[in-house]
Formats: sequence, C-alpha cells, structure tokens
Amino acid sequence: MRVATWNVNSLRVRGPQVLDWLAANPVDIIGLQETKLADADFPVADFEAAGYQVLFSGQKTYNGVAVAFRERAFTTRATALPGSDDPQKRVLCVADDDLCFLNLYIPNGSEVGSDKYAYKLDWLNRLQAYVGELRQQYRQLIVVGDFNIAPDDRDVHDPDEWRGKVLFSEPEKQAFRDLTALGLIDCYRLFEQPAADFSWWDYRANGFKRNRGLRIDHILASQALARQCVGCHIDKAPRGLERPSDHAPVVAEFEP
DNA sequence: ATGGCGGCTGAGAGCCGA
Repeated sequence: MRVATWNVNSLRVRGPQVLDWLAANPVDIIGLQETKLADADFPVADFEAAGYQVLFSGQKTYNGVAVAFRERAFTTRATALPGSDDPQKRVLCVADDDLCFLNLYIPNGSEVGSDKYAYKLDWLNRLQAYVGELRQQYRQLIVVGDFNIAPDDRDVHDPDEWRGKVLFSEPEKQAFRDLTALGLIDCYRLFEQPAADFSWWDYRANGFKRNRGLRIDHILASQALARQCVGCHIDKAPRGLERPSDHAPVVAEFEP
C-alpha cells in the first residue's frame, strides 16, 4: 500500500498535474489539501476516470480537503474536529473496517502572537484530543497533511533564520511532539534521508531554485503500520513544473 | 530590511498563504 499527501493550492489549477502525477505514481490513497473548491465543483468524474474514488469536504476560495483512493470501502467519518462548528474546511477523516485515514490542513498561524496563531494552537490542542480518540478506536491509523509545522532543525533550510517564527516556533513543535507521543510515527524519519530535503518552498525570491524550503507536510502512522513502512520520500518533481503548487507530494509505502 | 509570488474574488485592490 502506498499513500501520499499533497497540498495542491487550488485543485482547479492543479487538477491536471494531480491526475498526471497519479498516473505516474499510482498510490492507493492520497490526501489533498487547499482544494479551494465548493463540493458542487469537485471534479469527481476526472478522478473516477483515473480509477479513483474520492471523498471531499470543501468550500469556496479557501481551505478544502479531499481523499482519493482505490480498491477500498472508505466512507467519511468526520469533516471537522469533534464539537467544532468551524466553517474552515480543514479536516477529512475517512475509514473502513481496517484503516482510518485522517487528512488535515492545519492552520498556517500567520505570525507568532497573532489571532491566527492563537487559533492554530487551539486547533492543535483540539486535534490532540481527537487523534487520541482515533488512536483508541483504530489499530491502523494514518494521519497526513499540511501540518504547517517543521518539527526539527533538519526540516528548515536555515533554522536560525526561522527560530521562533511561525511554522517553527516552540509551541508548534511541542504540539507536533505531543501528537507523536500518542503513538504516531513520522514515517519520513524512519529512513535515512537526503540533507536539505523539503516539501514547501516560497513562490517568492526563487525559493525553490535556492532550495530555501521547509518540511511541513507529513505522513504519520500508528506503530502497527509504521512497522510495515518500507519507504518514505518527498517527490520534488512537480514543484519544478510550470505553474506548480508551492508544496511537493510526500509518499510512504507499506508492506504487509 | 521589507517584499518577493501566486491564487482567489469579481472586475479593483485586497485578502491569504507559509
């Protein structure tokens, strides 16, 4: 089983790239973020023609998450954190009898100390409780998405430049550690990885060409699944295409 | 140092992202 996560920054713009990528990289499950589409506008037929079923929770203009999958009986279990009436569509939990797949677009936080940063930390706090519940319910749990957190110095092109800033502040990194402390493993770090290997680069100032990036897109797996993980990598190729998303897909492979 | 770019809406310029 191969799974992926990709913040596409508008599925309307990136739809062809996503379908091309899936044709070349036929993963079994992919979580997409920032689709920026109302549900009525989701290109269901395009995914079905490519051999994928799709579940989604979107809104106009902002946010929006989707899960495309093959040969599974996933149904939607949640489109928000429990007890939340948040209009921002950032959560899609799908599951079948064996596996729970939680796709997240965690808030960006804008700037340390801002209202959006407080919203992000509160959101992470509520996520912690929710993932704790899922952990009890599912032996096989995968949590993917745009976390908007670089967990470690290795995940930042210039840690000293970023220290204390949003995406790399201590409370955010602590929230990431708290999630992993629930029994979730960062699949990427199970393996030896290239130095300066990132999943996001700013569009501005030639961020990608200069490799001024961050690793903020993650695939976490419960221990039972992590034991079966045989590889995890970031596919930088789509970031080099014309009109790319600012994020690259991350892929993890599991063997029974 | 501040702004870079790109997508969105709605038909401007401003919001938002990370």
